[in-house]
Amino acid sequence: MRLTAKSEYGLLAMIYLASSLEDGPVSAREISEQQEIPAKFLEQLFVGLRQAGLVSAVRGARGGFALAHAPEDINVLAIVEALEGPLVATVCEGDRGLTCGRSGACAAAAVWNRATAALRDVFESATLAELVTAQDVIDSRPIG
Amino acid sequence: MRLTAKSEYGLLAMIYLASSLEDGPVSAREISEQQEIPAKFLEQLFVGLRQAGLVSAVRGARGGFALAHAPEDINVLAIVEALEGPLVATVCEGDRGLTCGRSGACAAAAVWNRATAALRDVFESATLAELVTAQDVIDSRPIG
DNA sequence: CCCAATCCTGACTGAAACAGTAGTGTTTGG
DNA sequence: CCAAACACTACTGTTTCAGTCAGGATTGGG
Repeated sequence: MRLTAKSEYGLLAMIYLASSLEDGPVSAREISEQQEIPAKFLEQLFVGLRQAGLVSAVRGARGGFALAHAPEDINVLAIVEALEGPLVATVCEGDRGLTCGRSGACAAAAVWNRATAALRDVFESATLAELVTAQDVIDSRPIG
Repeated sequence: MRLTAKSEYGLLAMIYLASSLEDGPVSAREISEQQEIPAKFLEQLFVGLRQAGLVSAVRGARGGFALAHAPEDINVLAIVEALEGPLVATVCEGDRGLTCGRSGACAAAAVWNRATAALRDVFESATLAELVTAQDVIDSRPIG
């Protein structure tokens, strides 16, 4: 339930990769410049994305990153969780288990759980394919 | 989009107040003990809740706090925003305006906005009245 | 072969936010 | 008058955030 710059940058990078499918591996530097993401920070993000199996890396000169799956098979939830860890309610259920002893026997917890479920649903139903299409529409629209 | 202990404690306190409607003002100390919330921390939360017009305070001996409106007229969104500030997407739209220059012309932003809207919807549709009812059901159910 | 481009790894850091704590003042019922 | 309660300000230790820094490993091209 905590979204940081990692998710923002990570999603931008993944959308960029998805719209560069044909171009072979894309370097982190290119993405960094085009999307205005700090280069070394972006490199760190790709560690998480690669470990999660969302991108494949090609090392060496002319190397770079590419999507490991089709854009329609990668959703935002996977990206967010790869970068931020499991998407759980930070409230009432932190890293060290339950904060309160009430477990499920707490009406407040039900609200936090509903909130988390709603977030998961939004993120899970948004695929890279959809976002690339949406971005294309935006970009092709006349300014103003 | 950032939920902290303030929201957790605050909601517990508000639920407690809602189930103590008949008892006149309830002291912060009582809530602190019953809900296991650090006393001085809880006091700070009531500052925000009072300024938001969600509770009314009675000073002096035998004083305390009470809901300023009927439980069905107070929703979780109001409580959360009273304690954490406006519920906006922390991603792509921070305190210092837009992080990127893309404004609305960004497919990624659409996802974050959808997420925020989903959260708002969950919180807005959950009232204290509902939560008290839910808590009563939980408490009256036999253990195990 | 060498070098530059590229990914990979780990440590480090300044600033901010989080989760309280401490101390003091003000009001008021008994 | 005094103890109980809210009100306000300031402080603090810890963690997270958002990067930065330094170097190592791998590879294509000249």
